[in-house]
Amino acid sequence: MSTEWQDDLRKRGYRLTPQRQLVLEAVDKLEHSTPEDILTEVRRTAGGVNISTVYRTLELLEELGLVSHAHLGHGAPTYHLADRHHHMHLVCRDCTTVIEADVSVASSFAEQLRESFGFETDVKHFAIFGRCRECSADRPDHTS
Amino acid sequence: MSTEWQDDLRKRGYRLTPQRQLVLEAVDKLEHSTPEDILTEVRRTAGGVNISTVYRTLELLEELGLVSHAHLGHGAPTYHLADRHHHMHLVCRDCTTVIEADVSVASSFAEQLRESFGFETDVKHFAIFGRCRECSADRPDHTS
DNA sequence: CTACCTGCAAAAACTTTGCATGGTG
DNA sequence: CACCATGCAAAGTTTTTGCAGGTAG
Repeated sequence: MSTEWQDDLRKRGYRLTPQRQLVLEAVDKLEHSTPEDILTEVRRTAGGVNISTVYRTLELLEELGLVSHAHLGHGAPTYHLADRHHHMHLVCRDCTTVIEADVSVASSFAEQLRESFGFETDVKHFAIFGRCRECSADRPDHTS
Repeated sequence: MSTEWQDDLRKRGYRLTPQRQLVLEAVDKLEHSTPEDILTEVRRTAGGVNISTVYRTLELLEELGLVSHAHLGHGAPTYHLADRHHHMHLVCRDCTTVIEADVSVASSFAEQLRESFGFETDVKHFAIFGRCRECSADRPDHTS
């Protein structure tokens, strides 16, 4: 059987390869994975796959609208399926924990930015930085 | 004369060097500057300064609470004086314009995150991603 | 003078690119 | 069987680190 995205891929003149299927499966399975993470997962099935193929494939899958990436910190971006993953990320600066929050908690914030600046917010692309409950309790003052 | 930060520096066992003064002055003057920008500015006065000194100095000045950095996009972080710069950044994904907005527009959002997750938000550290008024008008649909 | 700081060079982390081979359609 | 995609190697970008000499206090 042919899935919708595979048809779409071919319709646009791209080819369906094992590498592209494996990268998509890895993104699906891992969630919040870096290119390096994805490579490691893909290699469990196909040992010879190269990191450059992962980068090229992620770019392609993003262009097709199948995956998206987010920036959760200073390091590599993380990739996820585009149609799942409707949440924003709260990243703790101390313990680097990532809390996933439904985007609905930002809806009135986004509405405010729309009114004030005409700005259409995508709250998922960059993480929201701060301190989680535990770290706030541990060290109440931020500059201690 | 000795400023407060210079005393604080010495009090903690660090030394006051020309490089450290120049980096701080450059951060003050430039605003939203990358390490590379800062190096260029510093070298106008002191030609021999090395990029590694800039990185080390920025880290130190941040530890002292004099400067902070923010992530405005996928590239290098930008540095600014910690006690100025009380605004968040709205970055347009299409034209890469940066709108500066007072943090007060996020206060009820931050309050919501505090109630729901016990999360203390620093809305300045990562930019808010989206599309500015002009780019939203140009291409109403986001995936066109 | 002594320990911290700097410049330099090398390395590390992350990403992109050129090219010849290989596999999809 | 034409052409796209891949693997490999090399290079580009940004940041970090080791070390020997220099300088602040």
